[in-house]
Amino acid sequence: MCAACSAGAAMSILVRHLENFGALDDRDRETLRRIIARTKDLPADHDIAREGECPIECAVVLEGLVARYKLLPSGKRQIVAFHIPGDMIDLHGFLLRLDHNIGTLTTTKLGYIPHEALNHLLTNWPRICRALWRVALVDAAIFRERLTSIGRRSAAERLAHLLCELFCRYRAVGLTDNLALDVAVTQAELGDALGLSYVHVNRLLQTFRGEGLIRFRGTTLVIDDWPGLKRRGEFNDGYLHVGDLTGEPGSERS
Amino acid sequence: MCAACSAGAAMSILVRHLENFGALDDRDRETLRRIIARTKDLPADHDIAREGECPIECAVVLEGLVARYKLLPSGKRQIVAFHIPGDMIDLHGFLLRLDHNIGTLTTTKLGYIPHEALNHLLTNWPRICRALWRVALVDAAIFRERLTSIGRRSAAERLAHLLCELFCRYRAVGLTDNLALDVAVTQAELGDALGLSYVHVNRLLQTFRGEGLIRFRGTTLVIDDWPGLKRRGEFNDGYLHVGDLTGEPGSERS
DNA sequence: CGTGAACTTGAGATTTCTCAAGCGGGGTGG
DNA sequence: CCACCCCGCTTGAGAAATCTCAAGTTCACG
Repeated sequence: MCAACSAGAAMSILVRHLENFGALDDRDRETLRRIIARTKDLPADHDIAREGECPIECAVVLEGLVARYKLLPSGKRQIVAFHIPGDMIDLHGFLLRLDHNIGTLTTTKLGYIPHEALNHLLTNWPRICRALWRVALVDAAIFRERLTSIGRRSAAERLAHLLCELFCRYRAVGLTDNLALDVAVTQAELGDALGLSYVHVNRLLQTFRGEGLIRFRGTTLVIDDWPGLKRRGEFNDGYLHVGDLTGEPGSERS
Repeated sequence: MCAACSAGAAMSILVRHLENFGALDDRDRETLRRIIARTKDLPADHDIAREGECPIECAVVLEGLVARYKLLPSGKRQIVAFHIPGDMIDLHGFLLRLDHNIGTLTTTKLGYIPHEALNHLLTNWPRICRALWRVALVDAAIFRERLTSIGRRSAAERLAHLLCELFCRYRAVGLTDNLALDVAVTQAELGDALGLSYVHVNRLLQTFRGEGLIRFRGTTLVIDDWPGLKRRGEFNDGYLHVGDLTGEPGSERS
């Protein structure tokens, strides 16, 4: 695949992501494809931004997997968010200093959006702006859902729930192959995201395999029983708001 | 106290809150004091908005305590956020349906801001707009901090950390009396916020009391050893971005 | 081949939960 | 005005979930 084609395909993932959050027309799409000023390839386990910094650029994950995480004095790590291709990082972070780290989990291709371009988008492209707002709100919803998972669901439910969420998010940007997705996430990373030890994650995954719910083929996760996995994780995709584009506010049911 | 005076005092808490997030001038302050169209008094344990709704107004907590929470099929509850006086609820929620409930924990006075007024603020009052952005970012930071608390800190650390956070947030809006604050939160609610059973919360609070860290005088929490409590909760107030209230709180802002 | 990272397995330790029962004070109906 | 009742707090004890430590295996990669 030639570099230009690859880059083109990579850019369009941002469009695919945003189209889940509001209708865009051809001019919107074209604008978005041009918005990424430059790209950068990063190795795995490489920090993109560190605590205390004040990032001045907005990045988009084009390929790979990125995590926001906090490190505790004890050395423990909490992954507070995964960013998959299409996700934007630090949309408005320039107003405050970062209180956590952002780093790659796998080799990753990042696209950078200059802040002026972003501001231009927000003031002159209402449909895109609206979609960006929705993205921000859904990000918050994902946080709340993870919080209740960790707080009130059992380890097995948590894990199943996270796998369901990842599947839905990958599917929303067209990165699933039927019921398979290539999430190159380690068991330790799953543990760090769920507040579990990696040993326990390992055992739970084996249980799920034994129950015929999922399977790993290398780094790709194969979901063998999607309804079963959803049930196991009490998963309801409503909070992701994928594909429920309500029209103008006010057109809601009561 | 006359109703007008009480209302005036109540309105100004929004100003006090926002001033923590950016300098405001007299015109900004005056605008904010007028922004609340009407107020409403609610009893304890009363839902303000429910899952599936699409709130069309923005509310400000003037007095009392409000929580956002999720209910699981098992009947368990996770409180994902506390809103104390000065906090805004549903700042931009009108773009999406609610994926959780919002309800009072105590008797509460709410102020409502019409959406037109809010939009006017966002487009015509840059300093206020900036402060509102910062508030939204700090809310997100609070979520991340709670997530890592629940995920990776011990029960005692979590609880101490939450108490520290509440103290700092109350202090930021001038609702502390030296090292005492009136948070009328039950032990069960603390448990629901921290992913713990109320029995365990009870035991931890007793431990803290035994260690001379805190004390309850009715519904008011008295912090007897602030440095000790911070240490117990690995608390660092950086994520709250509340000016430089970092020093010893013995010297209250006047 | 050699090496390291990720995964796997076992077993005991620990934290936290659940169930169950008793206590206390403030509000309410008689 | 008093007794009662409910809600929130307290205490005890066994149970369950999850962790930690430790060792072994596999596999991709240099």
